Amino acid sequence: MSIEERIAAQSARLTPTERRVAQLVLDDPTLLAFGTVSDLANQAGTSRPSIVRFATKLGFKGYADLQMSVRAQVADQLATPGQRIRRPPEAHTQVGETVEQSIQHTLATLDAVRLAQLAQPLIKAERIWIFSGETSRAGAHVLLSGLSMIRDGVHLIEPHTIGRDLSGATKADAAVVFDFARYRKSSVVTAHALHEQEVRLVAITDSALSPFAAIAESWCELKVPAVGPFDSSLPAVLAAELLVLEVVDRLGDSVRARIDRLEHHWQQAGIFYDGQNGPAAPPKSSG
Amino acid sequence: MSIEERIAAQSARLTPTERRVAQLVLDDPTLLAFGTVSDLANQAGTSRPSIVRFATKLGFKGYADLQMSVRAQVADQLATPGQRIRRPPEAHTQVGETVEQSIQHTLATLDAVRLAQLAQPLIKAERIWIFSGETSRAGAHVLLSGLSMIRDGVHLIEPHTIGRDLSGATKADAAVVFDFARYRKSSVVTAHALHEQEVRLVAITDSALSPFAAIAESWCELKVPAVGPFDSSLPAVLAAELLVLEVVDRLGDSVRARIDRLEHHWQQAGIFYDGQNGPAAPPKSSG
DNA sequence: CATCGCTTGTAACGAATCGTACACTGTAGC
DNA sequence: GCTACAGTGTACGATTCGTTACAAGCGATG
Repeated sequence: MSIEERIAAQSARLTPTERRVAQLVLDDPTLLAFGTVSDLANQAGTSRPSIVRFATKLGFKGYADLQMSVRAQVADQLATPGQRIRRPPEAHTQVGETVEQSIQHTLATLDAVRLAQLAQPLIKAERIWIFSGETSRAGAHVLLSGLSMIRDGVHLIEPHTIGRDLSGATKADAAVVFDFARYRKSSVVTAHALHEQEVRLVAITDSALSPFAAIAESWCELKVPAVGPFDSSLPAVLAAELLVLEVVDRLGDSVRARIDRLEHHWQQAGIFYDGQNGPAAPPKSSG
Repeated sequence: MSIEERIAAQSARLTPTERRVAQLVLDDPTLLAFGTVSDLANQAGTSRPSIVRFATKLGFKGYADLQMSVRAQVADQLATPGQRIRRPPEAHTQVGETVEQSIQHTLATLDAVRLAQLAQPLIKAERIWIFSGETSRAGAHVLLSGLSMIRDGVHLIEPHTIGRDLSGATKADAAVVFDFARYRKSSVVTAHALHEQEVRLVAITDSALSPFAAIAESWCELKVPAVGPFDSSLPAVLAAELLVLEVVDRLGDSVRARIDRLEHHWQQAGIFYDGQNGPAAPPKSSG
């Protein structure tokens, strides 16, 4: 029951001064949330006990009880994400909606069954080759980074290493391609070359009409929204992360052990910044 | 100046206990608005004087002064009516829910005002330096890719090129760092080096206590969710895309012309695959 | 080993808190 | 004019508040 409701319920039984107090707190809820008994008494032109009596009349044990209730009430309103007022700049909210829809669509598409299909070729692959188009490069990097932490033999095919990489691929390997319309010619060529070498192909693309869907062992269809003049990388990145997660779950405990070893190595190598000592002392110029 | 900004500014000079207090109040601003010195001391597992010292270190006359400031800050938010933002209260276990909340939080944090602040140093910068930690590398790549398409002089600082890149940075340049806890030592060192050379720094990080927030001209705080054993790259990527969009809007029509030229070049160079159907039919030469 | 500096908790103090007992006011009824 | 009573302000006590002074702990320095 909110404060307003309590006041309304007792409104008929309120004395004149209590009525002034009621009007005051209805006008400015901040007074109840932050103010003291003395503050309210001053503002209402009355004495402190009248404030306390007002609180008890509303059904509270005292003013402290009332204030606690009000604070809990406003704390909920303050709990909005980021504690920031959402401004409606029309263009940006449009982008926001588009992005959110895209994420939801990606999550809906990559359900458990689909993820299992996509991850299947990667489980026992001797090596994993990753390549991508332009806007989907972020997804390829995320997949490379994630898979590299949980297994060996993960390679990113860059334009200038295509020849060398492809010559080593065998049918024991698997490949993952990220590419959306408009598809990059080099990606298509690479996919076909791998296909001819009987490399199992997983495609993260945007249509059944995609040149990759035809030759991929498993593939998925994502919607890529536009953020300004460019295509968003979010669906590809999300797909890559879900794919890594799926592979982690399939490989089981051996992965955890590997991650622990990696973590230990990082600690010993001092890769990370430990907040205490770092910048407190004026940093010497590094070099 | 908000509390978060004050904490960020002093973050390097905070003692371990004060850091715990800072983390506490950043997680739940309600504590500062409503709580007493004793409350904070209990929750932070410390003594009352440490709370007072924390307040003075932030530049306030005492805790009472700090609390007044916070209350004035939240009073503004409470004054705006009709702020009912639906938020899913539970189901944190699902990865999908976590991801969606993360996206929503990122969008809410990066409102128009914040984006403008973040983009400001990039508009007229002579050169732009981008660097990042491990899990946030995808965001750095997206920003690099996006900004490179709309302007010149955008560089990604890689670990093996730090020395060479830093020697050329001047105060006419700007830098963008993507890094989240645990912060990479090399990122922190790079940031300080750039700071000493008076390079304007924009930080995409995860806390006011981040070592970058203290020295950045503008920064934002993103929540990074965990997807399996690894941290998600989605917030960083989304932030990068929004940042690119903001810069595009600021630079205006000149960017459109540049993009058109780039597009034309791509077409002529035959970067893209223009096959109508699947790969079975050999690609046709259609302009 | 002595010493310094920094950090942090303990102790104490004055001010302010809320709650309640008590006294004053004004009005209605007899 | 006296009483009864609801309404209100004054006064006091117990508690808790925020703040300051002081000392113990602890690592670094010489």
